[in-house]
Amino acid sequence: MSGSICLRPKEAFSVPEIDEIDHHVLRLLREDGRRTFSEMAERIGLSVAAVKRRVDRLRELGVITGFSVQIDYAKLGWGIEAFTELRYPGTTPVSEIIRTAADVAEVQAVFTIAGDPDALIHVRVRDLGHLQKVIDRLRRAGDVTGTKTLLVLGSWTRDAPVP
Amino acid sequence: MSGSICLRPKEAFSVPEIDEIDHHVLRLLREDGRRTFSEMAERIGLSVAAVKRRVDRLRELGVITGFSVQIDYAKLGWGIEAFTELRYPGTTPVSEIIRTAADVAEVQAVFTIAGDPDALIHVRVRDLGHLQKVIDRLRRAGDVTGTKTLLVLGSWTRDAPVP
DNA sequence: CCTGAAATCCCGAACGC
DNA sequence: GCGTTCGGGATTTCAGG
Repeated sequence: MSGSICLRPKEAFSVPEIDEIDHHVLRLLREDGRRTFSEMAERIGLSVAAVKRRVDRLRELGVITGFSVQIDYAKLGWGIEAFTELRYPGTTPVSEIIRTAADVAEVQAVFTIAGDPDALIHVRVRDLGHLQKVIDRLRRAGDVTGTKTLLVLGSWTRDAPVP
Repeated sequence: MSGSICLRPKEAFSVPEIDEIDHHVLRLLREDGRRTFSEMAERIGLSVAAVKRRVDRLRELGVITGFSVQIDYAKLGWGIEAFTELRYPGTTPVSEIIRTAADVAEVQAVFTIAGDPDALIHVRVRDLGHLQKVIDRLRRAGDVTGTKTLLVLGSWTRDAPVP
């Protein structure tokens, strides 16, 4: 299994020593994660070395956990996106919920929830037949007592760069 | 408003000419979006120029829509994450649903849904009082007929790099 | 915490296969 | 489609304020 289980609170309180410049760096990297240090230095009005040190420090603090590419999965043939709400018996531990769902390759993210439902699963599949297979696997994986699937028609994400 | 509205189908059918090497490039960039072309070239067994051409082409095809940084928002003091299901009257157009929700700064993503509910909103807030304000704003923004909020206790994301 | 400079490495374009 | 070459630019490190 790739990825990592991380239950909040990762950090009970926020890291104190994050200033405005750090937020500026983060904003620039959210817009484009491959921005060069030189370009950021120019925009911020700082030297290249200073910007690099900010980014290094944000990684060490765990504020920046990584960098990744944004992909249009529909263009790769994975055109269907859905959220499946899962309900479990009260005896099921959270760690098992995450493990069983994460074992399904089509699962992109697992959110454990306070209340009802117990978990919200983000899945990406090729077509509706594929979706049904994935839901069936989720139902059988743990001792699921009920599911409800929300089929995504469209989506908007903040700061998704427009090509 | 930052970001972009994108309703599926972005592409009714998948781009045909994506081969195994392209998938390898995408996998490497998902793991680390700031990988250099040289490092990818070495891993794949191709020249640097060839890898760069692959990435350029994937961007032109719209498969790669951008790059971004992964942030632990809890460390920045935004420790609460939730999904809010919204219900609208049948007369509300989808575009207005997205617009009203996206105007709220705390909204990270909006998913329009086939069936019930009509939309699923991913929000990030500082604390529970903040969450209540955001939900109130969502209720008043459009002509919302009902909401249900799922409070996230923990999350797992595929390919989230562990530091 | 910053700047500036030097060595190293990478990018990007051009050319030929 | 691929590789090679090469000049300009970026990264990284380190001395010094």
